[in-house]
Amino acid sequence: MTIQEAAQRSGLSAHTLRYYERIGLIHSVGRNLSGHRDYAEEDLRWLDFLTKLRTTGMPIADMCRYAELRRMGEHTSPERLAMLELHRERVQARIAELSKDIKVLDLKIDVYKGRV
Amino acid sequence: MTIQEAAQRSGLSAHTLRYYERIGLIHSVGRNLSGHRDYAEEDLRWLDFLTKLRTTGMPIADMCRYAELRRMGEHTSPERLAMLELHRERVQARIAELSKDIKVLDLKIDVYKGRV
DNA sequence: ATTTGACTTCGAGTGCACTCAAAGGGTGAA
DNA sequence: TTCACCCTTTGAGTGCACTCGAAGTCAAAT
Repeated sequence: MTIQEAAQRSGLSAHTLRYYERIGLIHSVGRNLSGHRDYAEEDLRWLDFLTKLRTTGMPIADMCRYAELRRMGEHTSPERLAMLELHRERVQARIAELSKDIKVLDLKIDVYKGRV
Repeated sequence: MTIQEAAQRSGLSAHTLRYYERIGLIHSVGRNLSGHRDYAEEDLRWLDFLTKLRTTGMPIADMCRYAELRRMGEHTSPERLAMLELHRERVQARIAELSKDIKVLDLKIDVYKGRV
């Protein structure tokens, strides 16, 4: 699969895919005879997971650490699990914060509506 | 109230308070005889509201627009209301997205746990 | 009187996460 | 074969939201 197809399917730009590879987030994407990137289905699954981490607010640096651990093999599972659990807590906290703050917005909106 | 006290109470840094004033987010903070900023209680309430907008992800540019409308007077209420309602929808959507994504994290965590 | 330290303005610097440009190579259609 | 258009790498540029530095002012303490 070409970089354009991978971009289409992952929702990331070709620029971003190259950038992710450069910083070590994606490792060893295959190359075809012309030296062009040739993405496999597994790369797409990994990209989808990376995207979940990003959209939930994990910093790139942490994602790099996670990717590095993954490359190091099975024995790093506990550390990866710990990272995910910590991240999960942060996402949960973020949801709680947004849920609290949206109430303030609702109140303010009610004030504006009451004024009309 | 000095800038340091306002910083303490608002949770923003003095640097950020000056920055907010410079870009028009806060208007006409009083000055004392020495020309130092002298924050009023009302400034604090406005800062708290601004902070809610920021932590819920409203871009600074939009906040500036809101602040500008507010300065323009009562007749801009409908537009301000519209901005808040749009923002509210975005926050709601963000909560929904995070709630969906956290399930993926939970699944992944379960996989890791099942492996141990 | 001098030192300390907080304040002022304004412009410049920082960190993050991309995003693009330049220079060059490969491939397929007209 | 020439054109268009994709790809490659590397380094530089962008946008956002701060964050800091420099130069100078001012007031209270020693």
